[in-house]
Amino acid sequence: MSAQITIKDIAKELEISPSTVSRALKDHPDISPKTKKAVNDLAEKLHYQPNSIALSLRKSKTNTIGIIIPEFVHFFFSTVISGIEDVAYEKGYNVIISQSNESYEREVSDTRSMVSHRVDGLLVSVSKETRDFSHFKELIERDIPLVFFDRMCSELNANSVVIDDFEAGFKAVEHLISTGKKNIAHLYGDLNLHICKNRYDGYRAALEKYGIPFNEDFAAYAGMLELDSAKELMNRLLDLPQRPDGVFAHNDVVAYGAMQAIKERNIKIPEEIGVIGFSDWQFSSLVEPGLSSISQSGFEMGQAAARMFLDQIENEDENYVPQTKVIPTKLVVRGSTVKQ
Amino acid sequence: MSAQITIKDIAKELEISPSTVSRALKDHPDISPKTKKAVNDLAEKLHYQPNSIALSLRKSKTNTIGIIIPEFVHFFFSTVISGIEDVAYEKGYNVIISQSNESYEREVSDTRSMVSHRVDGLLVSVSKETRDFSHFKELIERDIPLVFFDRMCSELNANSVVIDDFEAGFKAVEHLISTGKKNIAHLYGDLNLHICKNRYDGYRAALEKYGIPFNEDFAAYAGMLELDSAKELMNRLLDLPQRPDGVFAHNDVVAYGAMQAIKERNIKIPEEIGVIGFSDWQFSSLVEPGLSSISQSGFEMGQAAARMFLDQIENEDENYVPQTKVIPTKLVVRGSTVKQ
DNA sequence: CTGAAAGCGCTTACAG
DNA sequence: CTGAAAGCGCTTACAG
Repeated sequence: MSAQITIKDIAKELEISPSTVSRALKDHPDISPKTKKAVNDLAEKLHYQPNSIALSLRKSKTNTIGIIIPEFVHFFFSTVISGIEDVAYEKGYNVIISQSNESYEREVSDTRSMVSHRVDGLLVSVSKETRDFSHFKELIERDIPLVFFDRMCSELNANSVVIDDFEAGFKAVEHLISTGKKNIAHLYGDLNLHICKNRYDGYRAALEKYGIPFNEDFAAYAGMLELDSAKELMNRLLDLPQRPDGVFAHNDVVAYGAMQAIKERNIKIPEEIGVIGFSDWQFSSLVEPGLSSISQSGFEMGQAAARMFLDQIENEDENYVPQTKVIPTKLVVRGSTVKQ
Repeated sequence: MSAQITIKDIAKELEISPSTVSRALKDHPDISPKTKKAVNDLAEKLHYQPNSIALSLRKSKTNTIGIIIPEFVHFFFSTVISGIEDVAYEKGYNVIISQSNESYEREVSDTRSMVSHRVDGLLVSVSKETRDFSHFKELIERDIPLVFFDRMCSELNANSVVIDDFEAGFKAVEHLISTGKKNIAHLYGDLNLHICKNRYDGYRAALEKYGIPFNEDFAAYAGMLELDSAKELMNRLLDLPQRPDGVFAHNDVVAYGAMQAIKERNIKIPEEIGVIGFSDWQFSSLVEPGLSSISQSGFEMGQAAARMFLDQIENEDENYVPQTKVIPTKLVVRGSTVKQ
């Protein structure tokens, strides 16, 4: 990078001291109007831009929020980042982002790198590989503000912004039951992730509440976003002697994979089999029939996470007590569960 | 943020000088093995993390890439960022990202903020409001590496990574023509954006090449991602005395909106009207019929942009000549143009 | 009203 | 093999 104008350059040209330039630039009352004008005019002329790096070092404050997400290319995480950026920008914070690619090792190295960069705090959604949380524990021990969002860590007493996945899973299954379904399958995700485990538990609880016995054959592990493997999985369920009449999938892509398998056999949705997904992605309203889903606002979650970070920063209390915020979800009913 | 361990702390505890600690930490040959071991052991024990901010100031190099995009929540931009991050991470760069929200003013202020943060370079996709490019011109004048991606600025002689939107538009329309369509409508985007203008010009050129007269009624301005307004627009085209038998939309959401309008009138796709979109988003293969599209790899574009930046950084030449890289696109044929 | 000095955390040319 | 000094760009308590 070529030489940027510094306070020293301005001082030299005006034959005054850097201290005076610094003060003039920030409109310090001590400085004479004449000097102020001269400094500001020259600064403008030379396109002076203060060096935030120097400022950060001086103040031990970078005005930067570090974000670690599993992957950029999830629509949900894009909306979360957008929400974070929304409040960060307003408060004069920058965001520095990296993706763990769902790898534990990268998550650890990303965390170290953020600490090295002296971010003022970290907002993270945990990778699905992560089982050891000591890299986060260390942050807490060093009083580095940390907020988990969506994928939190229940072992640590830390800030988190989440949805109630249990309740949401429960709601989804209850909805299927309310449409008369009794043989309800659940295509679940990685149970190492609390969000998936809780959705699973919500499924079980809903069955129980309505006196529907749990059928082991109906609970099947589905990957993340693999349409084809979801389809294949659904095909196996359809081959069971007693096939399901309802499907709750842990995300919308998996749900849509299931729908495709069902449609290919000319089984009617929702009459013969009702399908509900999770997250309510962009395309869920576009497919046919429209996919019922549990909608969660990533934007709100991002805003809340950023605000929680700011709260902690501003709250200089020795004994800050970690918060947990639950963002409400909404059942969105479309043609895949109720004939439109 | 609580006190982080510094080199000074280690020096004090070991009763040696900070210089020696610094050297020991980087395995400088001058330092005795014994000192090295003592330093490294203590550093580990205290969880010493070098302060990158201090380093950046010292070296006038932040190892940070600034990214400015119009909006996070476009799938395409997520993939670009993912591509950038991919090569940046490998080379030890961090990315700092902000979104202009399609606002010229925010783009300008984002640019200033990035310069203040002394990013080593900027990767930007221009907001659709932007007509004045002097904030970017300034970067070039100051030799701050700058790479445009996707939405570039043709007035400036700057690095850019793009697709050939003209050729891609041409290909899309040629494909419709090859399926026997003759009355081809184009739902175009903001012509202030070169990408949209070029797609439009590609449309016109394809018509011309095949001797199809241009019908003004068939070229209509569609917004960005508004499904409903695209639908409404298509309805107007369907009400024309001579309705189109082919539609080329500047993005997939608009194309899908058109498809919905067509389907609601029970007009057959692709037999009566063929539809093709642009970008090939996640959902395009999921809708019914599958939406034909022009696929462009955002990931590749991101990688290329990051590499171009690195090239410029490494190339210390006084007279660096800006590069332009064109990422190939692919016509993806699905059921919306050819009966499957 | 202005300036010299110290310091944020680091590195490195220079000296011993 | 080790240390003191200077400097990256800034701010601010202290002195005048």
